[in-house]
Amino acid sequence: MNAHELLKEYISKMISLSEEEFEYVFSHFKEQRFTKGQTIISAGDKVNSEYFVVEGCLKSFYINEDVKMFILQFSMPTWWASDFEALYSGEKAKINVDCITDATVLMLSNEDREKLCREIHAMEHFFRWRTNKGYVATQKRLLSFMNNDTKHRYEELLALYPQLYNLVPKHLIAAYLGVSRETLSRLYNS
Amino acid sequence: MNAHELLKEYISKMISLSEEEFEYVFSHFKEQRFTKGQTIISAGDKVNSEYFVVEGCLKSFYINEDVKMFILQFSMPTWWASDFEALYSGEKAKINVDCITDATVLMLSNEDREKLCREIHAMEHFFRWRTNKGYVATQKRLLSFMNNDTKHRYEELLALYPQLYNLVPKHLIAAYLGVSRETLSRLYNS
DNA sequence: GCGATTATGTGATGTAGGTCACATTCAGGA
DNA sequence: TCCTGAATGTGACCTACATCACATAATCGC
Repeated sequence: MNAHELLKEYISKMISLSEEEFEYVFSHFKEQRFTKGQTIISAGDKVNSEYFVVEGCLKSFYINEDVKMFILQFSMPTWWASDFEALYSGEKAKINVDCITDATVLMLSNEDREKLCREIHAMEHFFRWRTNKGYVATQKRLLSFMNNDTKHRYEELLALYPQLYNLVPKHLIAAYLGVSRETLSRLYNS
Repeated sequence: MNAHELLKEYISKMISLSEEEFEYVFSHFKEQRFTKGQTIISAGDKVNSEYFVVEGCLKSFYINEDVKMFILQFSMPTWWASDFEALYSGEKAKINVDCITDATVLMLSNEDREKLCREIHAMEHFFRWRTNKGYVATQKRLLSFMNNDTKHRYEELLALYPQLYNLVPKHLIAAYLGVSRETLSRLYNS
């Protein structure tokens, strides 16, 4: 499936658009390919765009003062990645985004998203829905953090992204779970 | 300031509406008063509405199998409270909302929100913006959970809501921080 | 294919925070 | 006003996980 078809399928889950509208929407997205390890957003940068993942796997992460990494999200196909705070506020990025594998994305600039939202009411509806989905997912993860131990959260993660186990190094999974790589290692060797 | 004025001021931060439009929007909100301890949403209920806090303080919380409480949010004036997952999906609530103090809220039903979003494009924009704000705030809290120790998160919470210290019992603050009340007690007596 | 980096496993040890137990103080209702 | 239940403090003890140290295995660039 090509990039536009995937995006179309995803948008169609929520709203209906004519063929012409779809073409118009697509014209604002720019397809980009990255290789494993490439950086898409660096902390400190000005953030201009968000990214719809077509193929591959990205990670969004924060690095603290002790140069410790915390992963906010693994972005698989049909997920969106960016530093949404920086993107909406115009501030510099605090979040980094890079490629765990080779990846294909559709890039949408902040201006173009707002333009599409202004021009096509249904697109505003679509983005509200998408944002709500992200909000609810993050809230669930926060709850899981408070409620469940690491083992439970590890199983939850693998249930959510079964492909992940073979796709990403274990220390990244540890950084997502918020534990040290040593603890994670001991966890699944028991 | 009365309820409609507060809501108007809040909406006006993001969008511009005519007086007639404001009146039309207000006509969909229903003012409600609750007393300290009253329940607004119970886990297991069908959720029909979201609530804009005009006065007082609500808490949104989850109760796990061990009957342990985890607080997702304290809602002060101009914050919104509901179980947004249940509200959008039509499923039964997993989140509870009740009143820490006597409270005045403006209730908006799911149908009316969608109606306003359909009829007034700017309102759809407004709700997208509000949802994004919630999303970013939750993501920040998640990061803080992974990154900071309890003391740090406690100070962060008091910086965010200075009124909270005298307003809510300490064991609720512990339930927000995700630690036991004993640990919190030892924390600020040192 | 080889040396260097990166990823992973595993032991030893320290510590933040949980749980249980009990005392004390505070607040609200009959 | 008193009585009851909720809120809070504090000690004793336990456990999950962090950190440091080092060994081994896998992977990448030349």
